[in-house]
Amino acid sequence: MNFSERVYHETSLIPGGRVATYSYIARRAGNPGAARAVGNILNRNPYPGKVPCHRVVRRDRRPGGFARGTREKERLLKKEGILIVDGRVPERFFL
DNA sequence: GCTCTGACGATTT
DNA sequence: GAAATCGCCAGAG
Repeated sequence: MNFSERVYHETSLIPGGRVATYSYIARRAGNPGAARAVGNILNRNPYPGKVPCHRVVRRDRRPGGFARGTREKERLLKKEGILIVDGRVPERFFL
């Protein structure tokens, strides 16, 4: 299993209504410090529908980017009950 | 193997 | 506190 496959796997484990950070996924995938690479990998998400890549946010709790726009990402999160206060995801929603 | 890119992160202006 | 700067890492070409 290469790094990117582990990233998709770990991301798929995030429960609904919860979020994780890029660095957290990088660490779980066995490569702490590869947060930036994780973002690039999720961007090309080959498993639409299977991998909830919108549940991965930045360490500073800001939403971060999204292939189809930050607005859409926020919409998806809100639909799961994850509110965004002042452009940030509250601490209680983190894994 | 080198260079460039970018859904990141921490530090410094 | 926003913007610039630097270090980081996997993919693509």
